Amino acid sequence: MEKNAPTLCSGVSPEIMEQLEKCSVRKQFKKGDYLYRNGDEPAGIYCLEKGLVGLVTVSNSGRERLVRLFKAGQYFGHRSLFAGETYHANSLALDPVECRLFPKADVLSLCKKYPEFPLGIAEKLAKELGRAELWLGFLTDRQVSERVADGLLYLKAVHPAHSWTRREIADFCGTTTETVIRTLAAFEAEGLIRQKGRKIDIVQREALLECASPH
Amino acid sequence: MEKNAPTLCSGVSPEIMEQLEKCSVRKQFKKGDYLYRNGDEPAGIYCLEKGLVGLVTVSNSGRERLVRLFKAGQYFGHRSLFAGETYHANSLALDPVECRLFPKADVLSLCKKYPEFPLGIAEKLAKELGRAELWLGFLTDRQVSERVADGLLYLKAVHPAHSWTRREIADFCGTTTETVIRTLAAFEAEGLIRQKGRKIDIVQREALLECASPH
DNA sequence: CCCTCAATATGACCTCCGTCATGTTTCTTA
DNA sequence: TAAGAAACATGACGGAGGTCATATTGAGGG
Repeated sequence: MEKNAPTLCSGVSPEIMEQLEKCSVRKQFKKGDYLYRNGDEPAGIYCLEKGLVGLVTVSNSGRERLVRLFKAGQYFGHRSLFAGETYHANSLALDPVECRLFPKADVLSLCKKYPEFPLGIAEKLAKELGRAELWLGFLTDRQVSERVADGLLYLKAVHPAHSWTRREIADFCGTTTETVIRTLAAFEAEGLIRQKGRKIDIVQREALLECASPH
Repeated sequence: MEKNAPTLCSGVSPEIMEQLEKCSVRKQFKKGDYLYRNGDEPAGIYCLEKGLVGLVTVSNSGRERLVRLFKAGQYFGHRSLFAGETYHANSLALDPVECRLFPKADVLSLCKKYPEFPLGIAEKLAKELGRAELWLGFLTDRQVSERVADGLLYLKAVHPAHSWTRREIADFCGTTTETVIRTLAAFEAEGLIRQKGRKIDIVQREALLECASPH
C-alpha cells in the first residue's frame, strides 16, 4: 500500500481520484489554526495528508466539545456539503496540518458522473452517525471515570503520536479539565497508566478497558 | 402535496419510487413491538406510512436512550444498510405502525442505476449526523432542566399527537423518569406548561425556549 | 538561558441529580 | 367494572463531579 495515497473512500476508484487530484488545492495550517468555522459555507472536501484535525462544537455557554477526529488519509468537510448546510462546528488543527481541498463544484459534478462516489460518502456518513449515536448513549449512562478510560483508549488509538492534553480529553469525554486530571491521577495510583510530565502512557490496557465497560 | 405519498428523499424521482413500490412489502406492528433489533442484519429500507418509530440504544447497564425518531413519511433502516454494519440500535414502535419494507437487494441495485438515489441518502445521513453531534454537546453542557425544556419542545414538534411519557422524555434527554417528573412539576409551577393526567400542554412556548437556551 | 504563558495540579465547597423506597393515579382488558 | 399493570408522583439520602481559587510545572520563543 502506498504511503499517504489519498483515498476518499472505499467506493472511489483511482480513476475518480485522478480527476479530483487535478482540481485540488494544497493548504497548510499551524497547530491551533481553524480550517473553517461554524456557520461558514462549505468550500469542498478536505483530504488530510499530514497532521490531526478536530471537529469542535461550541455551546452558547462557551464550552467546547470534540465531536469527531480526522487523521492523515481521511477526508472531512463532507457532512455540510452533502447536507446542504453551513458547517455546524469548527475545524481545528490539533497538530500542524497539510491537506488538499477538492472544490465543491468539482466534487458535485463528479457525483453525477460516478454513482459509486456518493455511495462511498453515504457509507462514511453512516458509520460516523452510528458512532455518534452510540457515544451519545455512553455519555449520559456512564461515570466520568469510565468515559475517560474509554476516551483515552480511543484517542490514543486514533493518533498515538499526538500529545493529548487534559483539556482535549475533557472536551472529548464531556467533562472538565480538572476532573480529567483527578481521574488520571487515580488511574496512575492504580497502576493503569503512567504520567511523566505531560505524557500519558497506558500501562495496563486490559484493566483500563475493563474500567471503561464494567459489567 | 399528496397525503402520505411515500418519498424516500429529496433526490429521489417518482420514477425510482415507482420501481421500489413494486418490490415493497407491507408490514404492521403493535405499539411496543420491535421492528428490528440491535445486531440484526439490515433487511432493507423501511418507509413509515403511519405511526411513530423510535431508535433506541441500550447500554450494558441496561439503560435505554432514544437517539432518533421517525414519523409518517420518513424512512429508516438506511444507516446500517449503507454503513455495511448490523443495526446498532433497536427500532421500537412508539405508536401502532404501518410501513413498507424495500428489500436490501432492490435498494442496492437501484443505487447503481440512479446516482441521485445514494446522493439523497447521503443528504439525509449528513443532516442526521449534524443533529446528533450538536445534541451530543448539549447533553454534557446543560443542566437537566434545560435539556428537558429543549427535548420537550422537540418531541412535541416531531409528533404533537403522540402522548409522550415521562420515561420517553427521560430516555431522549439522557436522564431518569423521576427527574423528568420533578422538572415538569417545576415547569408547571412556573406556568410554563400544564399537566392534566398524563397529558402535557405547553403554555408558554417562548419562555420554555428561553429556559432551554439561556444566555 | 530566561521569561512568559499555557498546561497541570490540588484543595474546599456545594449542588445537582441519580437511587431507592413507597404510595397513588391512570389505562387496559378480561 | 373489577383487577392488574404501567405510568406517575414524592420524599430522603448521598455522592459524583462541577466551580472557583490558587499554586506549580513545563514548553517554546526571543
